[in-house]
Amino acid sequence: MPRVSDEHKETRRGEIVDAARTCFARSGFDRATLQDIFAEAQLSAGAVYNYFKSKRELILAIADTRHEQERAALTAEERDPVAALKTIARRFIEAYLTGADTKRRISLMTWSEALLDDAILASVKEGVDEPRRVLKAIIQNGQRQRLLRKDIEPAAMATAMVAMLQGLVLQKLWTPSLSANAMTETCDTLIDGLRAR
Amino acid sequence: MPRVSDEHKETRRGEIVDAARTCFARSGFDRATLQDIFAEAQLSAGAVYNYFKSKRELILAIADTRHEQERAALTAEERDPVAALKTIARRFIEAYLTGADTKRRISLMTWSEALLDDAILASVKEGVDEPRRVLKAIIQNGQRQRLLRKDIEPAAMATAMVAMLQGLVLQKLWTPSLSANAMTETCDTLIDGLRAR
Amino acid sequence: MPRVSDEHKETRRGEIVDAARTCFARSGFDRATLQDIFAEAQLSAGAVYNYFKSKRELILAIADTRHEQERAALTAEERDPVAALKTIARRFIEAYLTGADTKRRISLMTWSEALLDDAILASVKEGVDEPRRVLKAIIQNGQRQRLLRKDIEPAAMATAMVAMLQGLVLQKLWTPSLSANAMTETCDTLIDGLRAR
Amino acid sequence: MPRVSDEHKETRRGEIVDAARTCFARSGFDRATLQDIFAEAQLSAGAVYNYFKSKRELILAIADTRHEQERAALTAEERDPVAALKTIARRFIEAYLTGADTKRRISLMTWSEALLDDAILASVKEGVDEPRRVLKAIIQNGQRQRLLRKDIEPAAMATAMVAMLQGLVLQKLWTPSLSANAMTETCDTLIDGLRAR
DNA sequence: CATGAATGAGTGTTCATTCAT
DNA sequence: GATGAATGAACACTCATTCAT
Repeated sequence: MPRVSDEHKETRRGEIVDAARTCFARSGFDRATLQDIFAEAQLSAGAVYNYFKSKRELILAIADTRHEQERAALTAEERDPVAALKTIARRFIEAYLTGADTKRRISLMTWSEALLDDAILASVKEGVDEPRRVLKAIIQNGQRQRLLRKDIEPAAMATAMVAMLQGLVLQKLWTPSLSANAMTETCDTLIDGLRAR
Repeated sequence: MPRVSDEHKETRRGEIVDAARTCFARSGFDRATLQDIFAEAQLSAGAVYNYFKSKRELILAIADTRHEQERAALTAEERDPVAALKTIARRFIEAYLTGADTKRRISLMTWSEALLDDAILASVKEGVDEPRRVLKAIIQNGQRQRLLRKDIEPAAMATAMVAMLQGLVLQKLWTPSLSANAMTETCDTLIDGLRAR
Repeated sequence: MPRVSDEHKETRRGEIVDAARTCFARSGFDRATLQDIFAEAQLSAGAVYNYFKSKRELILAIADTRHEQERAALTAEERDPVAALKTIARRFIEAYLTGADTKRRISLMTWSEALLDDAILASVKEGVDEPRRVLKAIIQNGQRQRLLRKDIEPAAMATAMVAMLQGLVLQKLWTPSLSANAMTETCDTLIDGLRAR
Repeated sequence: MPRVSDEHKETRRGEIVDAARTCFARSGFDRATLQDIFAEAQLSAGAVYNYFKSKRELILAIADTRHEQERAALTAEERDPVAALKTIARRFIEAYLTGADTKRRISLMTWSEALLDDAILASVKEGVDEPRRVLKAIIQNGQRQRLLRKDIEPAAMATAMVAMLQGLVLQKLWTPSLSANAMTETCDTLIDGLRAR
């Protein structure tokens, strides 16, 4: 019975988070009302409050799931540094530049919300710091293997790559017709430019 | 205080926009209240409403000045394509990765707000489309001159560069210690990678 | 206070309308504030807004109940035309020229408000058109039966009678001492004057 | 110079009152703003405030001119009582049931406003009391001359007649197509009904 | 006298949150 | 747990009025 109950609770929680994501993506964290979310989840106010004790907690829950996804997309294991960098870019692009706008809208809104809420800022930073470390390590390794140019500053290049990938999320929002394939190829081209000659 | 010169009115307007920018950068478009802005501008409600007829107009005014700046920063004239690209990157970085956080915060908030307001979206798009066209033209020109690699898709590369530069605004927000110089050099490195061999 | 019966909701709604009527009668539609109404109803702002979604809806609700009453007061079934006309007049006078000023004040305010709000105008017109039709039919019938003078234009006389009855509401407001009985008798006299000789 | 100046002041005052009447008739006393009136009069706020020291004074000025007109329309000298009554009715109908709605709208709005402002109420009462006295005297005189029925209570009949005439203002507002001629004839018919047989 | 920018108390309305049932 | 009516502080915005020029 506890198991079943817990399962049920987990399901409920997930439904609420999904409803909240839908509403937040549509109207923004501030403009979406809890009433909207109650309606979307087909649940009463009290029911939702049994799972999340404030609107902020709901926002945090969404920011956290988002950062988990981003972190996952920006990680890779590969022997060849150039291939590893390309794989990371491809994965991120597949995850974030395809499908419905919802995840891109939530990403941007979360980044913006991070300016006003330290807990969200921490979550966003976490989602960015690990990929940055991974990329930096790959680049350093590549330089040690003499496969990448020596004049690259690994940390700065890692930052530039994360910047470009996150920046692509913005571009896709401004220009929905943007092709994920074209961007993957362009990333490959840029990464190829880092090879030692 | 009648028969005030147009000059004075322009000044007043500017003061109000500045106060609004300060408040919005601090608390966000939604959470900053007009009362905050009245206090920051040391003006009464009615005085502000003589210049802007709603909170939204104030937000639009700020979004518009922001986009003017961004567009200015992303434009360049130069004979050599590689030099031109580097100049654009350097200028943008100088404009957006140095100085107080305010402009970066406003940028990110405006991008987010664009998801909810078509007028702001139009302003943001305008601020991005022209630079994209300029970058594309430079790249095409460079390919015609055989100075840049043939396997580059100009439009996609232009988008990638804008993405990276806007993405750097985010990185600087997450990591205030980020060095503008290091990023300029890294951009130079990436751009060098586009040269025809 | 959940799972409240529909009955309770209807009661609540009625309480709010009553409070609103009191406040509007006292201060007018524009000068009565919703805060006044909240206080009079001993309810919070939100509670009232659960039943009426704007001040205008509250005004409309009151205009509508008023027009129902007026329509009811101006309708009659009777075989003899002269008796029927007298009955209608008597009923209206009993309903509108006796008791507290509230209903008269609300009537006048509603008539005035109808100049500015088409929904209220429609409600007022409805409350007047049916009685006018009824009176006209009675007069036509009386003429056919040769009980009423032939030189009466039925529609115009119906209008004149409605005018006089509504005009009495004004007179009672200017002169609270006005006697309902005296007015009933005077109406009878006027109606008697319509008999065929 | 004083004469000229006074004349000019009187002209200005009249212009302002006209502008105010236009705005009030259009939007009501409460909803018309002084800004509307400044614009309609093509005058600045300060200019208007030199002639009227508050919005209420402007409303009072309009209520007063209205009541003068009404009083004038409801007065008559004639030897024959029946003819006198008919003349009064005809004059009032000519004055109030013809031409643009403005005067009718102002009348109704003033009546309503009188519920909230004792000075306006006094003005309205004055405009009604004198006609009532005049009508009463005519009726009493007619009874003495044995030209009118004995069973008429003069004061009540006078009230009924004023009620009907003011009520016609309402009817014309609800039904703009209402014919002044038809109403004049109907009034004549009703008055004829008062003759002694 | 005239101007019109400035004032600021006051308005209708919203919405996260609570809690009696 | 679930319900949803109720709360009430807070918000954007209005407008009669003032007064320095």
